[in-house]
Amino acid sequence: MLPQPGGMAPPPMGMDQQQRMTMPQQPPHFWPQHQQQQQQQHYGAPPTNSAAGGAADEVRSLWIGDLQYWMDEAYLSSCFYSTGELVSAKVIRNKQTGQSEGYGFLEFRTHAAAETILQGYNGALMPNSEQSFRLNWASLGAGDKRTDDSPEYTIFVGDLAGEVTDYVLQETFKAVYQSVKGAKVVIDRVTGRSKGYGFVKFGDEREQQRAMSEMNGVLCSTRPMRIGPTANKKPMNAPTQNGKREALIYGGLGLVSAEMIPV
DNA sequence: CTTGAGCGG
Repeated sequence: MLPQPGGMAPPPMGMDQQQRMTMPQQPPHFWPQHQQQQQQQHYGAPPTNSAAGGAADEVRSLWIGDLQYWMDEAYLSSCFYSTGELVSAKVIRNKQTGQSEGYGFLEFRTHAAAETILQGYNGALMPNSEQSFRLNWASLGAGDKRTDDSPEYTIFVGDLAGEVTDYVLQETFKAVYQSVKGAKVVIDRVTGRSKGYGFVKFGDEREQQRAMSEMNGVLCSTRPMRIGPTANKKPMNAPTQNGKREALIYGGLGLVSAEMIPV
């Protein structure tokens, strides 16, 4: 890990930057009734829902990932300023180098506001960048929002064009398969650009299996996709596939590796 | 050519 001398690179743009610098793109029409309620406590202590009414332990923080090194607190604040619901923004930094770890936390006034942000902004384009917001509930803060009781079946999708986003990838599959739960294009932390591959999650295993063969070679944006199984998931016991057999190699207590052995 | 994922104070 070579400490980059000039690690704090400024935003890579600059020539085609619009005049309105800090105003974020309004994400599509997602903002509901919160603006109408005249709660003017934008600064000072956020309503902590003392003992009456709301649950004081409600999670109001979101985790945000895939941040580039120039995306600081001021940038994050500007992204959500228009909502009037952001209490604080924080970028986690390495204690030694001070460099961003690529993620942070956003605290909102209420759980409901955070949830609206999560649904409205997640996947939308981040201002002054080519990537989209990656948001999730902050899991370690307080309560647990994990209700992940439903199984997920994921495929690997490679050979993606650079401009393919989570949304594009997801819609490519959603147009065909109802059970698509989401898609993620892997982003390079340093450049903020796509690494050219990603993952698509299905709720239905049969659709996942179908997609493996049906969508292989299908165009996503400008390039045909290459589809494969995910690397480190549960062993799938598809008996035969393309004239290959899956050999599961066990050692000691569990599965060690799986190889595709040509017949 | 490529197999993610990262949760502070």
